[in-house]
Amino acid sequence: MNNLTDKNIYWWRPLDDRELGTRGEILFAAYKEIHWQGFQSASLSNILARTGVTKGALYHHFPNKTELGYAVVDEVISEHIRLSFVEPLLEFENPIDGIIELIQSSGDAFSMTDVELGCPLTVLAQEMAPIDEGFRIRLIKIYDLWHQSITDGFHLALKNGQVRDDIDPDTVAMMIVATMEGAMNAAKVAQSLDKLYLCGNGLIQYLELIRKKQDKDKRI
Amino acid sequence: MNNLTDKNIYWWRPLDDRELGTRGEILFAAYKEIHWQGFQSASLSNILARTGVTKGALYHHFPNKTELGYAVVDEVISEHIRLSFVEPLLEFENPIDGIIELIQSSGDAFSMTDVELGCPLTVLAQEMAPIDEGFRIRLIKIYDLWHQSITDGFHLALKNGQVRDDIDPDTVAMMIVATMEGAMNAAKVAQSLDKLYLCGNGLIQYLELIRKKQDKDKRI
DNA sequence: TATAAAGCATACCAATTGGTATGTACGAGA
DNA sequence: TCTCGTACATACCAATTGGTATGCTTTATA
Repeated sequence: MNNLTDKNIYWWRPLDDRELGTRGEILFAAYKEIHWQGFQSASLSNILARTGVTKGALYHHFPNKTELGYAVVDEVISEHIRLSFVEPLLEFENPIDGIIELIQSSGDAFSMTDVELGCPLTVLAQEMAPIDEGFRIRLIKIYDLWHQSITDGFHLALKNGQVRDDIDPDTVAMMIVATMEGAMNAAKVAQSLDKLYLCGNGLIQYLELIRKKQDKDKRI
Repeated sequence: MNNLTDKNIYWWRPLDDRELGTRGEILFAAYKEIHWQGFQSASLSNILARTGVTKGALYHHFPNKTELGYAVVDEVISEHIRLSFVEPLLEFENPIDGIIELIQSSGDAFSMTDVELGCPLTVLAQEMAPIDEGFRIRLIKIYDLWHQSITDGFHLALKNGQVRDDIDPDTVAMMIVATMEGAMNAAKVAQSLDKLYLCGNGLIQYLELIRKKQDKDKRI
């Protein structure tokens, strides 16, 4: 019935399986349960069933459900976004090329399960931001990190003459993050990779539009 | 504690207060509770407390919680999206002008509560799409309606020479919907209208980029 | 090897959940 | 006036929830 028990079927895989330890296993199982059900509806019994760990162990490592949720955000989701979106961008000379590359490669790597569950950040943001400040400040930290990394990239691109002079790095970065989140949302509802590709192409075309002309010609 | 009891403090106001009737009151209260807590965590007791209606009345009008949720999507949220985004767009000669106008006017009308709770469509999409097919098909219908109205607009704009010839209406429409959803998501987490404006400006700049040049000049 | 603490396991608990069974008030139609 | 269906109201219920109290091992340390 629940096909998410397997540890490695989806892309939003945050940790290595090996050597998690009890705490890590709980954290990982909680992450999956939350990604799937949301935080409030995430059942501790389900998490325990996933792992085979007992309630005593859970409450030995975490004082309560909320703190377990916080730990999932801090240690699992945050790290995943950093490794998937922030770090890789630093590798590229031109952030426009980097983002295009990231869009395409993650699009290729996505399974249907990834599409169905969508971005774990958005799941928690939509559910918990209005009702729990602890979640909200943690989530905003991750979004800001992501957003800032793109902003920095475009500041550099501006200096290097890789983008049109009239763009504002902050605004463009906001656009990119928002569009990617929105794209994953649309694909999730439609349960369709095509929606993701469609929006990915739109975003790539947008990026080509703000690329500096001489740079555009140089590349061809 | 719960400051959402008042009926008219926020923009996502779907119905008129007057003459709701018992069923309408339940529906409205359920909509607000769901918008705030999500569907699964929406408490029937809370909904009853909001309205003063008893459980007997609720179960007289709705067979169960799920069907109540479906009714909220079909009758409240769907109608709201239609009246706020789909219908108004038809009024404009140029869809680009229309969308810019819609972005600006809704930005002006948004209260902090609107920002905090975000788009009710996204709330339900993120929570329910993966776990309840009934919700998913209803939500997809609304997204498609919205998306299609923009696509139609750009098909017309293409014919009228209002946009660049190399754009694909479907792709552009996807971009716009995704970006708006993503913008509301970002603003919700940050609890900041500024984030909304920032992303709104980005989207407007994007729209100006795909506007046809002679049309761009003509307007100034 | 003695001891303390960390790492779990079992059993239990109050509170809340969605849902139901039964009863009642009331207006329309025959 | 009798009846029948609509529109509620009250009281109750099993199941699940997060959380706790109390135990037992194992491991590190002195």
